[in-house]
Amino acid sequence: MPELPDVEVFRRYFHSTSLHQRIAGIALLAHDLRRVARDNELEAALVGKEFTGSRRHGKYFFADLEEDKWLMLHFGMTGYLKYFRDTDEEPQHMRLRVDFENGAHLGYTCQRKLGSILVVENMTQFIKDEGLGPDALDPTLDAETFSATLSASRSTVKAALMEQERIAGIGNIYSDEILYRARVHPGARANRLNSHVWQDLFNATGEVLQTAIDCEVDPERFPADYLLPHRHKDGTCPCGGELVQRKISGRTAYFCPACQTRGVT
DNA sequence: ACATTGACCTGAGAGC
DNA sequence: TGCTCTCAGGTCAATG
Repeated sequence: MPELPDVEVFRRYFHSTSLHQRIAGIALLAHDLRRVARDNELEAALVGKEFTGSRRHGKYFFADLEEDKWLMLHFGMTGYLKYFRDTDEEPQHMRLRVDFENGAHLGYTCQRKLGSILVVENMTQFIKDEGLGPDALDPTLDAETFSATLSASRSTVKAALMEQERIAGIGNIYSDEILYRARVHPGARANRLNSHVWQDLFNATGEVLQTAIDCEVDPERFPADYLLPHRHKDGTCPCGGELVQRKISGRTAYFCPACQTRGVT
């Protein structure tokens, strides 16, 4: 689930629940995540401190600690956050629990263990080391940069949109929605699209991601003419046609062959 | 150098 | 019903 809009919703949830509460202890409940800090490193960074803010770059979430340190969480395919007080509210598959002095807890959950928990000393450097491109919603990202970065790919436009090294934050679901809104075929070659198409893809990217955040990624709240609420087996395009489900660049793509004709040769 | 594939891990849901 | 199989929204190493 967690692409840029999902992580942004998690961040806001974190921001409204978990700031400025002294951390009494932590429990690291799984040590076989994709990447995970050592227990003592987490303890040293967190215990006795409090969270003072929150940030996001692409699909990466950063909880500000005091003293220029960050708790970095990546959610893989199945992660989310849950703030709770009573044990019976404890989420399933919790991998990290932060215990606050006030008796509340913050749980990091990740069923499939494809997420990461790290302590980061220098956020800017970390993002650079990870090789991440600019955040897809970075207000300083312009259409020219977007287009130049993505059109350099010889892959499909869908794969290019999902490359975190080019633009950070877009995954399988939202690449489908962006392509749908811009009426571009997901299998089109990125380096064959003209500047008109790139301009539309750029606009669609901002629009789709912002709309998803505004809807708090609840499919029921998405505009009726979005693909997402119909993005399932035997789904019907808002145009009335049948959606096609096909593997494109190794990922399951949903698209409407009637609407998405741009880039098809 | 770059693009694509398969592996990683677990559980839900499809299909028999 | 119950068992097996396939697949899932992310990344990364290995392969072509």
